[in-house]
Amino acid sequence: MIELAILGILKESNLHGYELKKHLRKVLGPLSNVSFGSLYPALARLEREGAVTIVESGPDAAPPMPMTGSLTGEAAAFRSRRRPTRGPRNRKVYGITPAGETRLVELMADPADDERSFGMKLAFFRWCDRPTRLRLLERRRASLLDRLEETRKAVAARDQDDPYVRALMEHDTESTMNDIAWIGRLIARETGDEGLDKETTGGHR
Amino acid sequence: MIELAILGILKESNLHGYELKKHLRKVLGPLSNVSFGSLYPALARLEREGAVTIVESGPDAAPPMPMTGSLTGEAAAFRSRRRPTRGPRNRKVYGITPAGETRLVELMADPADDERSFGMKLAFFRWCDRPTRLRLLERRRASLLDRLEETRKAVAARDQDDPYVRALMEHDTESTMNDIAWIGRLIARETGDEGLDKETTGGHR
DNA sequence: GTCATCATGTAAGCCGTTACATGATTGC
DNA sequence: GCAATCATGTAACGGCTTACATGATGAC
Repeated sequence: MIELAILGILKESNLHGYELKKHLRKVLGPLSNVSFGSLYPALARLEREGAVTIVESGPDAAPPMPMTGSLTGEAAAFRSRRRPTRGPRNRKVYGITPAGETRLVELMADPADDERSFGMKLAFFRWCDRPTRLRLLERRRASLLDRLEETRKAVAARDQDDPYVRALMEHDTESTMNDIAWIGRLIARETGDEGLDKETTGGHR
Repeated sequence: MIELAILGILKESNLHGYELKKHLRKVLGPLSNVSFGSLYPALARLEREGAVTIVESGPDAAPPMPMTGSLTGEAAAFRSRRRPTRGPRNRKVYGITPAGETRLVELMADPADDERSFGMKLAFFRWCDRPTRLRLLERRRASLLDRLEETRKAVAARDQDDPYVRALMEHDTESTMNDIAWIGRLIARETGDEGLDKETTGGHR
């Protein structure tokens, strides 16, 4: 899980652990909030496995070839400053390797389907192709439908006289239906047309 | 967490582990799904601590004084059968003790506020008084408002050009607002009048 | 007699957390 | 020089899961 997050973020730009955590908060907002205590060991593990590699260490290491050409303008600008504001002696800037990209694809494909897993995958949807995206979306929809079904059965099954339990279940049903509708919209956008990948909504910002 | 669930269920009726798990599924539906591997150790722990006690073991032990008088009709009916359908040799039926009830109250009051914790507490709201319920509801609302705020900041903070990340955040905002409104309604019901405790909605089954 | 279900437990392991330890750099 | 923040890591522990082990009972 945390590995997916790390690789997904590093695929966009090279970062060191501390920065990574901040990006994680921003991109995955309420889904994540990893602690250093799990982040650093995970990075070490990924490095051992060859999924990431140290790309810059010490004050003036040069950035390597941008492996995917996918650096955002902002990240590129950041990196292009000669010395990132202050001398980073102990910083270890990590970058994703080809093996890491393979791993990322594998992690995206895995069947885990809970709120967190799905949200995280969705956040990195741009890194996979449309068939994969559709597969993930439909699997998620199926899970939600199952859940809906189960909750409905529980509500129907007498002996839920308790108003709080009832409120809980009704709210759960409602939320799940909302989620299903949302997934439906995402699927529609995905199958509809080109619209998403190269969105033409230059309007906001 | 699991202890709260166990005590909350046992407060309603005495059960053995296997039954307990089924009730857990039913009452907490999608929130829980504890496994035996954690349920049995938890029961043993609670017994050691004196929060629960074995109430019936072997084929024909008599049920003790119903400690709260709160046995539901169904459970009472079940228990009143001379021999519950078949000889339960190895069954250990647990009941909550006064110490356990104290512990339950403590667990309800604790500050954990995530989806699961809150849902679980809500499911056992009938076991606490109105002030406590209101405190929990308002704390939850405050957390949700924080979350909303944070997500909004993240959305506003440029560089979320990615349509998937954007979709994720917008959906999160929407869901959170729904949750807040729902909590609002629960609070209103709670402060409004007597309505909830002795609900007069005899309408549905 | 055999299979599904009921029923209880143990062991190993995963994934994460908190708390602790360390030290560099910058702003004041 | 001192505090705040940046930056990296280790150690201990927590809670839960899976897989394993065991055995009774009831249905057919």
